Amino acid sequence: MFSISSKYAIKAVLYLALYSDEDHKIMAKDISKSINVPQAYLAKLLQELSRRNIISSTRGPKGGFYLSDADRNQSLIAIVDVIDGVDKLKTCLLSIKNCNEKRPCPLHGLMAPSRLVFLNGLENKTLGELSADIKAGRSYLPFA
Amino acid sequence: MFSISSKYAIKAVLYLALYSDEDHKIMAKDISKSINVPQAYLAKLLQELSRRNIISSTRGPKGGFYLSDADRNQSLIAIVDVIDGVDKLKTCLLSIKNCNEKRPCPLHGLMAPSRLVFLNGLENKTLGELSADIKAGRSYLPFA
DNA sequence: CGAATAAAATGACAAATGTCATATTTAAGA
DNA sequence: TCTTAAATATGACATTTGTCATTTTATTCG
Repeated sequence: MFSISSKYAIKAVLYLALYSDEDHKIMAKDISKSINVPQAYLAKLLQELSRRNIISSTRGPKGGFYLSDADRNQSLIAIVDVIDGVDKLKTCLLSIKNCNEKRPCPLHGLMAPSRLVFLNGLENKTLGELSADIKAGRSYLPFA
Repeated sequence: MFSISSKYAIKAVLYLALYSDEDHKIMAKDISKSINVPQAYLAKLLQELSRRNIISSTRGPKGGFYLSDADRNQSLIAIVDVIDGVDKLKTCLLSIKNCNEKRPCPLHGLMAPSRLVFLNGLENKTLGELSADIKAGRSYLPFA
């Protein structure tokens, strides 16, 4: 479904959504410890996300990664797109080209409806909303 | 979602469901040509499926792979299980252990309902039914 | 300005997945 | 029973994905 990289990235960004802001930047090292993901690898992912403007960062002392208010309006699809490429989620299950409603592959009917629901969720729910869910106890992001 | 291997395997088995039976066995080489999948690689997959009794085969002249009537009552989940392991489809999206309805991860609500529908389809629809769909023009398995 | 700190960039290494070639075993038919 | 045709077994190789270490660049603060 998602690659390991995407999973790490999502966890890290949700962590940032929960605990960081402009005035509370967090070092890659600390995030990696908290969410239990290899340090150097996470750093690479966060750098890529920062470069693509999904998250924010500043270098030097007192620096680190954080989410700006604008960042919080992004959705998870943005993260997955940067790391895995969004096509992976949208292409035919059997990788048959021109698979569509008119000419569905044998698995199309099984998957298409549920996938649509899922993709809409990924696209529409913002990072801010997701972290609000966690803060309100509607969902849980355990760090192990 | 599925690995490339699983995709190849599914296509090949559907091909067998369409064109083979006890009296019309098909060589790996011919299947690979028809569904456009590397020969030696496909052979390996088919051997594994045969060894695990998902499909049938006989060696020697006039030999090849085929589906018995019993094989036709299997579902796709059996194939995916042999190739990828079924857990890949069932574990939490973020690989969080103990993610469940009571203590859902942030993505759980987004995915769980649609996944259930999908898994049921994979489990309940038999190979026979799938090939009947294709024969009736309700779905399409193009060979490119 | 200069020292310290942290991200960014680069590249080497490891593991998993996918691909291919060769040798072995089994079955059919003359 | 011998030859031939096919699956089966084994292992080498390639590519992708994930992991780690080192160096470079930018920023803060004394």
